[in-house]
Amino acid sequence: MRPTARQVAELANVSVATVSYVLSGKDRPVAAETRQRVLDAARQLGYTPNQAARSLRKRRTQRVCLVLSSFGGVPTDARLATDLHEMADARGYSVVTLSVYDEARAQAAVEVLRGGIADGALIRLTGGHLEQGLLGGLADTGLPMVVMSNGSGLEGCDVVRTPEVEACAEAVEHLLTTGRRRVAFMGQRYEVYSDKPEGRLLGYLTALERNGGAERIITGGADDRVAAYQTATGLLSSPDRPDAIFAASDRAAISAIWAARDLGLSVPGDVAIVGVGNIDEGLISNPQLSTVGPLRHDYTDVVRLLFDRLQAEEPPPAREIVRSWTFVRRGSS
Amino acid sequence: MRPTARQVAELANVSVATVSYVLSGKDRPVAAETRQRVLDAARQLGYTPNQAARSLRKRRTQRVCLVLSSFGGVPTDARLATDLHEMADARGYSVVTLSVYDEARAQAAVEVLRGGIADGALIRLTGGHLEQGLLGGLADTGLPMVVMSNGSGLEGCDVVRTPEVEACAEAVEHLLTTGRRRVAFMGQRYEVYSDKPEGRLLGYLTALERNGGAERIITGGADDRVAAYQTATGLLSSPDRPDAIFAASDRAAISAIWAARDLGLSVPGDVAIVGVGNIDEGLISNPQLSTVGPLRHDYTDVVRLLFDRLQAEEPPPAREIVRSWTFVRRGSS
DNA sequence: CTGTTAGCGCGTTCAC
DNA sequence: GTGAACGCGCTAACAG
Repeated sequence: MRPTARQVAELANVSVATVSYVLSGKDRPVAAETRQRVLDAARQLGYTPNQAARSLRKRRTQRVCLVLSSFGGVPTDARLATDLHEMADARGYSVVTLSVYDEARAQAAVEVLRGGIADGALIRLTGGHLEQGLLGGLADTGLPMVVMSNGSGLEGCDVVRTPEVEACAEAVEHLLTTGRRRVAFMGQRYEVYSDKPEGRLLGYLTALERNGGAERIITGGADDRVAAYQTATGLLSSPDRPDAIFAASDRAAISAIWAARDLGLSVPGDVAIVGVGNIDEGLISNPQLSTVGPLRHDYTDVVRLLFDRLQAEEPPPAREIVRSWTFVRRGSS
Repeated sequence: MRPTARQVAELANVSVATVSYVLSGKDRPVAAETRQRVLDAARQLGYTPNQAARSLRKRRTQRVCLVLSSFGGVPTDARLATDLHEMADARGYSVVTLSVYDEARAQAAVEVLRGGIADGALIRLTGGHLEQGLLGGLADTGLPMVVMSNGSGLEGCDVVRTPEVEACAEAVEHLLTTGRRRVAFMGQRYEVYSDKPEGRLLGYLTALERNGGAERIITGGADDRVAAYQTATGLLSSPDRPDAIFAASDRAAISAIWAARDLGLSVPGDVAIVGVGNIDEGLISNPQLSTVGPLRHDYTDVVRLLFDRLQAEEPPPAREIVRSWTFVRRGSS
């Protein structure tokens, strides 16, 4: 059985109140000798306060929740997690992560968050319907949330946006204005099979539109590296193969470079390739990967949004941050 | 303010006990009409039971905790997470994840787990000292744990091991017996800078030993793709370059393939390359990657260990599973 | 079939 | 400086 404050108190010959005061580091004065007895007793018993009881009483968990789509490991998620952990540490919060990669997980996450697992949440999901499911289920809770998303209907929480559509359009326009005539889009499932184009696909379509409506070539396959390789191989083996591929992720774009090279095609000579995300790996591909995304992966501003809200006296009004995205032209285009 | 069971009770004109019985799905008989009133009231107020109060009272959280080193995204972690979530769902548990990528996070995880966030934990860390810190801090709690590790001192919890050393030795021996004379080892920081060789490094050393003590060439750089590329470039640019590289991860091995090709070296002609992990990406590299690891990524047996322990009447004795690893020779060696 | 009651472990008044 | 007593929101035992 886990030791309780009562047991510590008995062992130290004090009351539970004194144990609480000593261990929660309040400024209430406690005699040095008493304090030491309590500390010794706690150590001896291996006592750690029960967080459920503590949060029930204090009506705060001192925890924040990070909600991510997957452990598939986009570097953005990793950096975001690091920045969150760091600031949480500094402000005396713990971090727990919820992984939401499908509808069932979105429902589960709603339950857990409604159940009060944390005082606030930082949410970054890829896949519009997952986000809708989650935020819809949380709308009436007033839980402090920061959402990284370009979606709509995000009232009541802080929102962090990127100029994704415009930046992708710029990248595709670059391809078109440097002489590419058949630009293919390789997207993620949720984009390609959505009823209304958004995000990266919308950027692609916008660019085609602006440039006199070049042919639309739209495929999936950007969800993982193997699928991307296979998709790119298919595209590039066709007799009327594209002369450029705009991939919805850098990982997919790098797979496409491999596919092209394995088919004996030169990049960017025969086919130009551009990705999204600006991950470090793009610097070691051959040729180096052209991409669009943030220049620096620093999310302290995002994270600060959450903690400022948590620690404010008055709930601040919903804020919005727009991060900057840049087209980075390298060797692959 | 979040609605409480009391408010639901008042709205439905029943007692809080009835609310509890209706919503927690106990078999206590409740009149259909009463039940409906409670359900309506709960829905109307947007009531979700406070998990802190519930676990305090039930002395169970109905949660399990997944502890991982990072979101860097080894596919193994992703599959493990999927299998855990699935079985948790089926058995009525939630899953929260703790991310332990450094010493501070290990300490934080100890606090959180000691604080009682979950009824059990599934732990898979890379980095011996992190694991020691975590398990040491949890040793006296009796928390049900399943640990995926080849370390020692893991009494009291279920352990899942791999024949890592022997399998890696086999891979390196394969290189030596196919005529390679200078086999380099590219490892992760925690292996290379450890005082006592273990794991993949130990496998490498064992193979050298067995084959008459070929020269040891040991570098770091396997922690991320860019570092691996740079390290491999350095190794392979040297006048007495190795004619084989055994990398501690498939991702690093693939970076090494790129590095070799960018230097105009043929793989496996000039340099053979072997990785660890058997990730899918090895099938689309050129040449395909030789590797050592599990043939199937299925972790239901691991996950079952945890839930069986959680749901058993009597705590079962500590179990041990040894998963099989195989050397898979492909084109790169 | 339903209501009343007594804690779960802790933090916080209020007395002393 | 310290202890006793109350209640956070909920479930489980016991009455009725």
